[in-house]
Parts: sequence; structure tokens; C-alpha cells
Amino acid sequence: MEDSEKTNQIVVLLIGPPGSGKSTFSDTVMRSSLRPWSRICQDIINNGEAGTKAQCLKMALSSLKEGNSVFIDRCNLDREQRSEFVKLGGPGIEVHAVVLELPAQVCISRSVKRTGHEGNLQGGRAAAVVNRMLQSKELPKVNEGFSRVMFCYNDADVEIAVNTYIKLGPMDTLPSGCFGEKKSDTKSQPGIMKFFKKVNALPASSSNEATNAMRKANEKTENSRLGSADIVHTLAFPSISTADFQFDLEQASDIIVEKAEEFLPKVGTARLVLVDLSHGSKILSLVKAKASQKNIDSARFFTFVGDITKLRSEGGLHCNVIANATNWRLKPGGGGVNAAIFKAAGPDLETATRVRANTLLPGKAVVVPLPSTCPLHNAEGITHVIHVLGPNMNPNRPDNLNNDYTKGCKTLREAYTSLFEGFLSVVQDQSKFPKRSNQTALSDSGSLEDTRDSGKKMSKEWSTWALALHTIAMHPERHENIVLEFSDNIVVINDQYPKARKHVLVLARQESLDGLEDVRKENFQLLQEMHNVGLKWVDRFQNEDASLIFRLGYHSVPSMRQLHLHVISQDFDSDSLKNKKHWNSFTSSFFRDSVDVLEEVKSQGKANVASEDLLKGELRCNRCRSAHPNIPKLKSHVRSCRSQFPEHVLQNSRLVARPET
DNA sequence: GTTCTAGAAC
DNA sequence: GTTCTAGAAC
Repeated sequence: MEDSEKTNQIVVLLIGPPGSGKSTFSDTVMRSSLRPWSRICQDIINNGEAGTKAQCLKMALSSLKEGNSVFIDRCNLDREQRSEFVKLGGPGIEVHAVVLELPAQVCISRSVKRTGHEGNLQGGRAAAVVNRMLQSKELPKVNEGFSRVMFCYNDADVEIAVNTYIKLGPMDTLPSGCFGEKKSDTKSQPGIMKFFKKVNALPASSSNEATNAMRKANEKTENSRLGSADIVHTLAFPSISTADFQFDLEQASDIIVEKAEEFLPKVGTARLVLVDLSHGSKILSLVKAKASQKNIDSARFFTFVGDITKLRSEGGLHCNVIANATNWRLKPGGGGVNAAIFKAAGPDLETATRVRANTLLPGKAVVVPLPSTCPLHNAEGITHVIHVLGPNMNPNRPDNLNNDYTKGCKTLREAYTSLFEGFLSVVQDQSKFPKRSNQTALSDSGSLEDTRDSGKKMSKEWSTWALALHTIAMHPERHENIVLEFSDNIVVINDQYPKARKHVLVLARQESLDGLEDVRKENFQLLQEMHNVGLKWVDRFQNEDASLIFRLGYHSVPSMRQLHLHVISQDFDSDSLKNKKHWNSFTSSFFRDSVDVLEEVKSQGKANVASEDLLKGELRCNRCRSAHPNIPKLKSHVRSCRSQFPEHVLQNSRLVARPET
């Protein structure tokens, strides 16, 4: 919203099924607000009876003419239903959406219990109505024309939203953007919605969690038909050691959530799914609760009830990689998940496993590619099984840890680390060679060791424009006009197209270090030097302007040859920042903070790189994470956003800022 | 990496 | 009509 046009009226579309609390929301705001509001409720608009959309529109228009702001109190669940109300917006009138995305059970039980509800939705019919409505639900996006969208998933969120509107005086405005959204709802295609309805009609559960997972799953199933390059990598894994090995559930769930949180940023857009066969699974509910407490993205880490060998055919969830909680001999049998997976995969899995390993130590994992002849591969779309061995706490079994949880927790952590790193190696291999046919991809790397560049250094081909940095790094003395400083190991230059007020590059001078992927343990010293030189420039810039805040880091996949460290101020106030790729390359996890790279190279000998898919993601504010429909709107929001930076960025000195004076 | 531009979105 | 994006060429 430009400053020149003063906004003082708001149309708030409340979005949610019956029982989600739309009427309560508007009533609560109207009771305490200083701003004049009208509530347009389709259920009572016709002299206390239900009316039509047209009547609502007409009444909204007349309320706006009187100078009131309005609540549109009808379900508004799909885009088409909302479109005409969005058009009420214009000069001086903003349109907001408040999404009441409460669990279906809550809405159903509320609308069943309701006696005085104006909509006259009674008894058992309510459940059917709510369910049907939720199936055609389309969550709103900022690009529908809303200047602001706010998501509420529970009563606490609702309270925050209510207070936001209560506090809003007659002339106040709210920041634009999309707030509080938990899952990144990728483009929903009509075909997918249809497909979703079909699968959802299966006898399976009606729980919110399963429904969500199912919807996500189907988006991906659909994608995989379009071509394997579009697949959303998904790892389904059972809880390790908590079944037969009797590991304590509280501690195990802590470790699962901790490790998932650690790995999610590393695996690009890939997803992790904890699977259990039984509905009342204690471990699933513990993990689910802890993950939501930590605000972990529920679209990328969630729990799922089903048979891990039949997730696609029976659960509608396509996972290209599954984990097996195995035994040390890597043999079939023993019951539980191990028996089930070996049985479903047939002899192919045993043969393929033998090629990789004969035995496994606790805490370790081994990645096994499945041949396309394997039933799990062609029926379920599973390309890799990762065997994991967890700690054994079962006193009735040999070699148990005799209740030593210090050791047990350490080994369990190690097991999940090995598992997720194995998954990461699958994701990276496939994104590195996206165009290869399935057949050749399969014969490739399955081990945890990096075998990719040992044989062939099929060095990437670089276009001429991409060689500029390399040339400067090799001959800094020939480029005096642009080089700020150089030594034997590094060159510092201003980025030719700075994406922020201050943006310099620290180039490595070593030949053959083209990008982050080439970095190994032996380059640690060099990376440290680059980091220190970067910090020195930050210090200089902050001496000139103490309000500048910096991040230092690398692009996961650079466009230009020669390893270069970006030192960039976080205002992103620059005309050269023009598109989504620019923005996401510095503000998504595609940007690998130098401190993290250093840590990873030190501990694991190489740095993790994120997928290029991240560059296509939504445009979100680097501070408050609100989403915006296009670059100009994003930039105008970012100019004025004073929110604190996200927790992750604030930690481990990823952000370099002067203390406030 | 940028520039240019067709055509989608508004 | 204008604004904005995305893809091709460099």
C-alpha cells in the first residue's frame, strides 16, 4: 500500500467452515473496537433467515458507503466464492482475510452442539456438511487481492487475531502480507483437488493430520506423473528402537524432533514423515505435539498412520525413500518393520543390501538403491531403502545397553543423523543429475560416502559470462579498478550488481574450487580466512553506518564460477534486486551461512548444499516471514518491516549486528 | 549473472 | 491500458 492513498476502511473476509468461530470472532471485535464495524452474515441477512451472496455484497457495499469497515461472515472457502468480495477493495478500502483453520473435529462438535446458531445447522448433519465443505477448501493467497492474510490454527492464534483487530483505531492500518501460515501451500491445481477428493473418499481416517498429509501427498503423486524431476523427495521412517528395542518414548520423541529440526533446512524442499502402523501410537502423538510446539513446518515434517510398505497404494502418500529399523545382520525376519519391508521388497532387497554391507553397527545407516524390478519400487515408487540400526534397550535381548540412557541417547541421535544424511545424499544425487533416466540414476551412488567426484570430475560447463569471478580471482592485479583488496588466498570485490546497500564478495583464489560443492576438509583454513576477511569488511561498513546488519554466506549452487563468499547487508535495498531468484538466493536456506559451512566442513568434511528448488519458493519477508504476491509489494513491505529476525538467523552469530545504542 | 521481451496478470 | 514475471539469448 502506498503512503499517498490513505486507507481507513477494511473488508475482512472470515474464512472457515461452520463452527470455526467466525461469528464469535466478529462479535468479539465489534464489542470492544473503536472502529465502526458492520457484520454481514449470510445466515441471517434475510430478516433473520439465510440469504444469498448477492444480498451480502449489496449490504457490504452500503455499509462501506456509510464509512464502516465490514466483516464478511460466511464460509468463503474457495477462491471463486471470495472473488467478488475481494473486488470491494479499492482506494481507501483494504481487503483482508482471516483464516480460521481449526481442527475439523472442533468445528464439527461446535456446530453439532450449537443450539442458538442462526444457520440452523443441526445434529449429525453438521459433521457431513463440515466435512464436505472442507474438501473443497482452497486457502487464500495474497495474490487473490488480499492486502493481508492471517492464519489461525488454534484458540490462541484466534485470540491474537481478535486483539489485532480490536486495537485497530479508525485510521490505523495493519502491515500487509501473509501472517502465521504454517504450511507452504504450493500451487493447487484443479486436477489435484479432484484427485484429492477421490482418495479422501476412501475409508481411511478423517483426522486433520491425515487429511493434510494426504492432500500434500496427492500433490506430489500428481507431480510424479508429470516427470520424476518434479518429485518432492520424501523419507518415510519408523521410530527407531522404540518397538522391539524398548527405547523410552519420551526421550526418543525428543531426539526425533531435534534431528528433524536440524535436518529440514538441509534437505531443500524434501519432507520427513514419521510412520507408525497403529492409530493410537504414543510415539506419533508425542512427536507431533513436540514438533508443533517447536513450530516445525508441518508440511515438511509430519506423522502418518499406515503400513510403511504400502504408503502410496493404501495411504495415498508417495515416499521415494523409506527407512528400515533393521538388525545388525541386515537380515529379513525378526518381526516388525524389518520383516515387513524385507517381505514386501522380496529377494531384490537382500541382494542389493549385500552389495553395500553385510552387517551394521548401532547408530549407523546404509542406503540401498532398489532395482526397478523390486515390487516396492514399481508398486510404491520407492527408489531407496535406508537400513538403520538403533540402540538396544531390551533387557531380554543379548547385547542390550543395560538401561544406560547416556549411551543410548547418543547412539539414537547418531542413528537419526546417519539416516537423514543418507536421505540427503539421495536427494542431492538426484537433484544433481535431474535429467538422467531412472535406470542410470539407480546404478548410481547409494552409499553414505561421497563417491560422485572420485572417478569422473565431469566439471560443469560454464558459460563465458559465468567466468568473470574466476578471471578476477586468478589475476586480481589486472583488475585494480574493481578489486578492493587481495592476498595470496583471497580477493575482495564489490558485487557488480549489489543486492543490498552493502554487498561485497570474498573470492577464493584457489583453482578448482568452483563452488560450495567442491569444498572439502583441506579447505577449512581458506574458508576461515574468507570468513575473517568478510567480518573485517562488515566492521568497516558498520563504522560508517552502525545500523547495517550483515549475513555472510554462500549460495548452495552458484551461478558464477569460483567459490565466493557473499557479505551482504540485510536491508536488500537495491535496484539490482529484481526477481524471485535474487530474493530467495539470499533469504531462503539456499543461502548457507558461512558459520554453518565452517562447522560442517570441520565435522563432516564437506558442506551441505540446498536444492535449487528453493529459489522458486514463495516471496517471504526475511524478518517476519510474511508472504507477498510479487517483488514490488515484497520490497515495499521489507522497507518498513522492523520485526525481529527469525530465531534460526539470530542464533550462532549468523547475523552480524552492532549492539543497539 | 544481466538484458530483453512476450504475454500473463491485474 | 499498465505491471510483473519468466524464459531465451548472451
